[in-house]
Amino acid sequence: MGRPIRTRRQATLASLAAELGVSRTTVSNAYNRPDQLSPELRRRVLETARRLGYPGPDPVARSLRTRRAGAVGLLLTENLSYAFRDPAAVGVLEGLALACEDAGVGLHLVPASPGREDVAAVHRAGVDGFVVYSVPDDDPSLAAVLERPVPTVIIDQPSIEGIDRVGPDDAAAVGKIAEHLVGLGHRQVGVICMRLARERNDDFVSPARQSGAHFHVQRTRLEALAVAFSAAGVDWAGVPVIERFDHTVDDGASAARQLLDAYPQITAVICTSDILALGAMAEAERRGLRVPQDLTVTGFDGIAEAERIGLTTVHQPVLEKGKVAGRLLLGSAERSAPKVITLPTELRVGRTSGPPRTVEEPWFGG
Amino acid sequence: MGRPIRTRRQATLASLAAELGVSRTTVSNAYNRPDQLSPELRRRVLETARRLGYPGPDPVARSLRTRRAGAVGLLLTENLSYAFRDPAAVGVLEGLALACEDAGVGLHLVPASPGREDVAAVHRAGVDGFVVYSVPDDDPSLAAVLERPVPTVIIDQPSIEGIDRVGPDDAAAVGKIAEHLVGLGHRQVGVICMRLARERNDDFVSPARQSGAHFHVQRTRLEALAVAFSAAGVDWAGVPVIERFDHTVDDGASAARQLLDAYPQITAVICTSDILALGAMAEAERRGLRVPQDLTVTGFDGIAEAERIGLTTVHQPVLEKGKVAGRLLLGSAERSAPKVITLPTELRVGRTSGPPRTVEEPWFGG
DNA sequence: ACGCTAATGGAAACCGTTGTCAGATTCACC
DNA sequence: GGTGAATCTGACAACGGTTTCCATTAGCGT
Repeated sequence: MGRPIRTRRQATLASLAAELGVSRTTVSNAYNRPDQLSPELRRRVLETARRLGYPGPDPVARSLRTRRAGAVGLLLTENLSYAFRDPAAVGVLEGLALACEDAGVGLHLVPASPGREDVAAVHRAGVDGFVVYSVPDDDPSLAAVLERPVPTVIIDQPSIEGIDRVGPDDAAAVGKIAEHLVGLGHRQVGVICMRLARERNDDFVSPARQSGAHFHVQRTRLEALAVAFSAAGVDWAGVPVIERFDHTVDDGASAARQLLDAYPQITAVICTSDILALGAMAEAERRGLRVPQDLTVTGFDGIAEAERIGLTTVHQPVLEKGKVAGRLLLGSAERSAPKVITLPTELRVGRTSGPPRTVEEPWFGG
Repeated sequence: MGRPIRTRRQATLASLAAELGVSRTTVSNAYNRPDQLSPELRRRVLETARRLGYPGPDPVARSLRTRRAGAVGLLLTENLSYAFRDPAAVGVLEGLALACEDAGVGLHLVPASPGREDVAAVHRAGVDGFVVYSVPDDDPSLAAVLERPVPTVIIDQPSIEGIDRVGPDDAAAVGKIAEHLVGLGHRQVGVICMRLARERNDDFVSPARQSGAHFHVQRTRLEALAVAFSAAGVDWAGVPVIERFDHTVDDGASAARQLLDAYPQITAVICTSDILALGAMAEAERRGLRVPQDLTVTGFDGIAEAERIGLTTVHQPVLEKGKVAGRLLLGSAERSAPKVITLPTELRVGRTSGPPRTVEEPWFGG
């Protein structure tokens, strides 16, 4: 792999000790407990180490003995491009990384391969705990994590007995959006959502698929929308919901196109993520629809770019989410009852939502 | 940490073997070499494992024995928020993660703590190799990585003897931007760049700091700009260069403000990243300057948002950068000469660059 | 000179696996 | 029934450290 060939067998703590004529204990102490040996000897040990090219105690061997890996594992959705393309997910990652950094432990991204049901990676990860973020609830890797005898925290996942959990008050957040739209007068709405299951479906969503969604966040949001709009007298069964497997602006745009082609009477497009909403905005522009005069568009998450363009959305503290999860995992080993932490969300009304356009039909016509 | 208290000592491969009345080898084989024992026995082993709550072979012990950790380490700049806030950096991360996933190995983010010179994290990381991305060349963690007896690949770093390296043809890329601007007629330009060293400086940059910059990419870009503009007859010493330690849109805006306040005659603001350029755009708008009629703004990297708004920038294949680095590290163990891979860049002329505004002074006045 | 204490270094057990290799068992077939 | 092949199994030696006692020595007061 492009490194100079190792000339001879790597030096080990034992060989170094032999070279020096001291015991392994002493060499180990030179590295880990400087106060346990004289400075003079320590200096000699370290210098000889340098001379022999000994890189210090082997991390794996050390981990085995101390029973601490110095890392936490992160299990993400099986599709990495989702995780990295969504600023909200990146925010969570950043928060988690910050918490890890504070604690001086590494963050181990577990390769949960999409195709093959390769749970081995979970078993192979030498970590002191796991954070599970937004994986489908029927993901075999998740099951594998739960089998490991290490503490675990889940983010944006359905509750699991005995497992710490952190997540936003999704239902309440969605309620705010729904109220906002209902209050503005919208009755003809359409929804664009992210993938609901591991099987691809880039099309309208059947009620069955909706209620059986394996991605907790998406399901929660849809359910809350259904509740809120039903309460406002809108027949939810008549509301078109369209799904996109991939999570890009372009997919949001194509979804909006499909949605508006089929349901031109819609006055508001509700997107379950800001990324999708950005796509919907692009499609609106392409069609010559003015936002919000002709069409209202709302998002979810409150990413920076959304804020920049004044998207009406629900902001959730993504950085906090990751940070809190990390702290929960790494925090004092108080083995009290499992904690559930709910993070606040906030409706941010921007420039992309307004009253519905005046319909062509008379008001009593609907 | 919120997990049910472990009732008794964890089961080990040995205790499982004892329970079953077989040897440890047999149990090990049940997990790792199914063909080495009868299906019946294997079934019995696995079932007993489940009954005893044995989670499978301990990953750390296995790593020690097999000498493979199944993970590669990633050393990032000491400032995580930079790494995660910059879409270009995230792209690299994603590419690397993809390569790791393909190979079925984990990606271990090393916590290179900013304040304390805590090199220990590098020593503690149980990994089979390292990728180093955009850290200052005097970073102690980098030195620590190079001491580890594992293969290493560096991205966007100055060359190191015997180490694989991948990076864009930065100098050429910058040349294209400079040519573009010179060709348009710009002679009064200003530069906004990212941090040049580990010490904070949110101000104009002295020539000494410029040439002594510890961040390779930034230094390369500045140097190339100097060469290109000098060649066009512009006195580089007279070109204001302003630096921002943090890498956010807001910082880009504040830098642009400071720059334009001090040098109102400037007709083009060259930013060494798209994020900073977005900030410069915002500041231009705030001032009522039309882009590009009143002011030209250029970026670097070619992030998605830049493309969306039509920023003139240089696109580099960030995803590829990470992917290639990963493949280099994980690729066939051909211990040939260290490889250096240069990735292509491409000038993308957008809607933010145009000829300089007509000056108030007559043309012979400058 | 003696005994006590503190400082320093060492012996040995242990962490939980995997891999090699030889021995044991089974089995088909002559 | 004997024989060789095929299939399993088990003993043992690593892998490279850390840690808990122990033993030794040095320092020091009396």
